[in-house]
Amino acid sequence: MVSKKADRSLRPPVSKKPVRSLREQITDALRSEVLAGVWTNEAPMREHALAERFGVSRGPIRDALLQLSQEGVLVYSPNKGVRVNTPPAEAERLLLQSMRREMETFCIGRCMEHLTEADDEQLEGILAELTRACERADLSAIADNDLALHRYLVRRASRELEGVWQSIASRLLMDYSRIDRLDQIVAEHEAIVCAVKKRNLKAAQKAINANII
Amino acid sequence: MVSKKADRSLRPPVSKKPVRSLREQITDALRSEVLAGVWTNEAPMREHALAERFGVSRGPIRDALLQLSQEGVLVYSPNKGVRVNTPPAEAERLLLQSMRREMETFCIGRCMEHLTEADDEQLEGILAELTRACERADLSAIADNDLALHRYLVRRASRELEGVWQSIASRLLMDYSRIDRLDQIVAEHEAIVCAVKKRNLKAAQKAINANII
DNA sequence: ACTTTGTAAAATGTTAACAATTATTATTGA
DNA sequence: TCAATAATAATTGTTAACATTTTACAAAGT
Repeated sequence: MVSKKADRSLRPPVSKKPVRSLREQITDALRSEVLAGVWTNEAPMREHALAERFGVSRGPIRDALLQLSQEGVLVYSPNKGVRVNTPPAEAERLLLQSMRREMETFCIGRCMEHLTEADDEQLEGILAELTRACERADLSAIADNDLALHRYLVRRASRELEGVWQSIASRLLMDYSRIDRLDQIVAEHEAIVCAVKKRNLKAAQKAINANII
Repeated sequence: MVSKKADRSLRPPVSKKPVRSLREQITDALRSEVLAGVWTNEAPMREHALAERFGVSRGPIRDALLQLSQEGVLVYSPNKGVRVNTPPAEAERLLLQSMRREMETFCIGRCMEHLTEADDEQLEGILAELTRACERADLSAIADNDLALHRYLVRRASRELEGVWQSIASRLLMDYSRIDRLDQIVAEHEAIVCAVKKRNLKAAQKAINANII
């Protein structure tokens, strides 16, 4: 994984210290893999195998699997383990889409006015990563950065809503059939970032709603 | 806790066996306590103390605390423990209410037609428990059964949506200021069950929307 | 041939000990 | 006396071993 022992003697003066626990790192890694279609829902994901692969014990693995189950990415069966969840049915997907639109429309309207140039840079950075991921057709990185861009705006509006948003967005991405339209993904997110940079609320909301399909 | 060794020799012919793990039992117990206002958000909830109280090790306790954090009932700070979450701000509460209404309206419309008399009995059982809980002003049991009634209908419509619903409903119940209008709680839920028993969709939706405030 | 039953393997559930981090208290210095 | 610092205690993070449950497989019986 990642070395947690940082040399405190020569660290930069103002360093934000986002100490991410093993659980978080593993959760994020497994989520992007599942959303990218690396795992099938045929065979259960074995804790022991994952623990060996990540070089940790089963504890943090269990934590990550439980969290992803609650998030809707995996399905948990007591004493049997976890599997990849199946995509939501048509009616459920429509409901979740409607709820996600409502959330993100609210969030962009709430955070737009107090966004700074630093936020613009962050968003452009994510967009650049997303573009590169699309160019090399890295599905895992695409899912990561797609989620990261939307999550950034949600988080900027409300930490409280982030958890709810994540569980909705994850379920919707379970059938990422649009994953073959790579150029369209880039274009849609470019439109979002562009509108945000202009602080054009209506355009941003329109771009977001066009992206959530 | 609860004895998990059932005598298989003289069990009823068709017994459903809802084997609930320690994690689930502790999660439900702590959630109802927090929603009932037993805990304040001043002092963090200590894993060791909870483990001793429930007579288990810290493992299942940690699982429950993490799950409740993801659900929005608790707030988790790395290396510092968990505290009771604060109620959502006005704007966020309105959004969550809107989303919960959308969900439950959808769910009742989806499950109404294939509800059976057995479901009616289940709902009446929960309603009776809720009524008794209100009579003795048992806030913990009130929160439990209030959630249980709504959850029953959501679950009947879609297992997939249950997780999302729970995290929204829990956050909304974090400021259960209506808890003093005990008679109103009973009346509102009576109206829901009554409409459901009559299979009157419009009335049921109206009663549910009147209850989510 | 098919079902049943018993045994062994493998997986998850739980526990307790250890490591690392944070909070608290005591101490030293000006 | 107060601030800075070191020692100490308390708490969470992680690990490995143990317990329980499920699954797979083979053998025996009908």
